[in-house]
Amino acid sequence: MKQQVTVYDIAEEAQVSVATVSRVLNGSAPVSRTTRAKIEAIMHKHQFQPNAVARSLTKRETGIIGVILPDITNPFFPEVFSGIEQEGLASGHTFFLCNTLGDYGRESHFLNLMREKRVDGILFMGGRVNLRSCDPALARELAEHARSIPLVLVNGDVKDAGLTRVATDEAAGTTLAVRHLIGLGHTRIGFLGGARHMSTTAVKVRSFRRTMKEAGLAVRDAWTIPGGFSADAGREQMNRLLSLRDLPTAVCCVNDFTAIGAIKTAAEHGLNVPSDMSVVGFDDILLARHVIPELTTVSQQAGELGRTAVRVLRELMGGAAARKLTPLEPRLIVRQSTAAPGGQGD
Amino acid sequence: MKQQVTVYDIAEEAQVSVATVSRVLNGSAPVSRTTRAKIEAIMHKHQFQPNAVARSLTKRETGIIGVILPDITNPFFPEVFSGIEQEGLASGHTFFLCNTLGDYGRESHFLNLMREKRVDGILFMGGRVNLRSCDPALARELAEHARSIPLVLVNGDVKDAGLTRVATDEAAGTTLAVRHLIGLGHTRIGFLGGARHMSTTAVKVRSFRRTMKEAGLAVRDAWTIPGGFSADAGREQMNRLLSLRDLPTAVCCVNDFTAIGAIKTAAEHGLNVPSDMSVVGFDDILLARHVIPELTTVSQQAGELGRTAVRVLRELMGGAAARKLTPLEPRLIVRQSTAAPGGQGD
DNA sequence: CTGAAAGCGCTAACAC
DNA sequence: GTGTTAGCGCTTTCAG
Repeated sequence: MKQQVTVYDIAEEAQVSVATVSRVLNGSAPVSRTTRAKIEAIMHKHQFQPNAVARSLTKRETGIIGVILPDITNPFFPEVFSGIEQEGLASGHTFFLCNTLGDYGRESHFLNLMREKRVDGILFMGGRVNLRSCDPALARELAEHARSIPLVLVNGDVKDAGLTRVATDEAAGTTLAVRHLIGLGHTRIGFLGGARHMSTTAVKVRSFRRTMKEAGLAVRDAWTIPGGFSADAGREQMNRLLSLRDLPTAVCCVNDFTAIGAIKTAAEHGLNVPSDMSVVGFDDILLARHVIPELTTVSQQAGELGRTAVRVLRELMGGAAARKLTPLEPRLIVRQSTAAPGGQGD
Repeated sequence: MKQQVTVYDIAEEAQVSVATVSRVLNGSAPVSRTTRAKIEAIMHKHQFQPNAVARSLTKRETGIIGVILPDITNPFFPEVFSGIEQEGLASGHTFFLCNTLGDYGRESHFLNLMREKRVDGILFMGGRVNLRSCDPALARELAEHARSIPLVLVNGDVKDAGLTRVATDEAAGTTLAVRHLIGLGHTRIGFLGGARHMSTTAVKVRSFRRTMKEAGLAVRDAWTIPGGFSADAGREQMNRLLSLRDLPTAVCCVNDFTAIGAIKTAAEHGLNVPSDMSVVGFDDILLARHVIPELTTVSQQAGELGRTAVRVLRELMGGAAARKLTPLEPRLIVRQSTAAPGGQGD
């Protein structure tokens, strides 16, 4: 690999000092037209690329934003990341992406790595911050890092850690979904998927119950079936549901994956979605409008979530004290997987 | 943000020189048990994190691998990236991820950015390297970068640029799909999706034709319909196909997205997949086994592709001359979207 | 086994 | 406008 040229080489060839070269590089101070031209020509000739590592060392900033998330393979996250990148690029930021697979050890590892690498800020998603009650040691570790590096939690929370957050209002989203079903005439509604120890599930289930009660409808515990977030989990949950004597006419799913799995199993049992059973998802992943039937779901506006997160992080990096919580309003997307009970509609 | 502690602080407190501190940090030279213990204690006490930026500057290596890809929102890439990360983590590497959206300008931009940031190596996917004939200037730019930074092309090629590549054998994969269809008894087979100016499409179409001819079957030009890689594109292609008087009994699709779109449109037209029309995809994205019907497809083994790419890049970074092309064998995954024509099977 | 000192490539006072 | 010089925080000879 050939040797890179430095400001010294440029300075020497242009017969000026490195300071002047640095000035034209950054426009940090006036330089005469002629010397500037000469220096620029030489830079161009050598295809000079200033060493960002050296620059970072002196400026004490790397222009890197660390992004910690559970699993880029889950289609929700690529969309968030896209938003992040789009917004971050505008301010010249660059990204260091890590998948934790929800493993707390990896989370800690990456957090430390990011400190070593001197990232300018961290966007943290998933894992411990989605827990209903996060181990105090893990919470403390996160808060500790947040004291030395601007950090924003995306769609998560850690009680009493005082962290800056941007998050979709999942309770509102769930309410939207339930009301939609009620509006179609459903009175017998279930809730599929999730895990009780995760706050995201807890929030959704709580909102589900509240909305049902507000509408004067009964909540049947047997129809609230947790068990995970994957499509396979959704299949199993629907299987369990269908083993009951008495069935609901509609279900809310914790996310689109489980919804897709649930629909599949329902179909295998000879049920027609939506006429025999309405299903609504959550997230609005890209494929939601391509499956059969097209999925009615709640959009978290993943891209917007990412963009907002970067904006908030930027405030923090700029030294401003951002508001503690920036909420994002979810939206109901009505497609084909929901209809009036008994198929009277659609 | 509080001030970070440096080797000097540690050295001072331990009453040794920074060199010694550095030695215990890296185990680069013997240090007496007692001073080592003392230093380690102090490091621990201050939660000392060596500054990776400074270290990179002296060592002339950052431990960062740049990953350039078209669109992380396309489910194929997250899986490749997962593989990359998994393999790279093992050697202590870290990742700088960029989405080009297939835009050559952005590709150039990121390539330059990566040079400035002094990444140790680059994994390049998509965009110009998938072109049937890449603009010489773009090809030259890539080759130029490859001369100063280890670079491997993943699933792409640039003629005569002499770049190191790792790639799925797409021709073999297509042959697998076509033979599967022929084996089921199909003789009237079409090919949907892709773009003629992209080499990946060209390779697949060519292999499709060859395999058909080898089996003594006719290739009908009207049944080869390009038009893109998205699910929407797949819908439109199937629409066009169904407008013909004479229909095939099966189609190969350029990827899973188009296959899913094609199936959807076929269903809307009252056709049953697979009994009226068999459909095979390509890539085996995660959702392929969750759609209805489950998709028969060709797996590129995306994760393995990523891992292999890192291994090859590592050889290059180690100064070794890796083999020019490391091929990956695709695998046929038979599921529900294919059956004998007329529905005799399945 | 340990210390002094010279970089790595760039920026930013501070002079002139 | 431009040059000199002292860092940024770490590694690495070279002595001892």
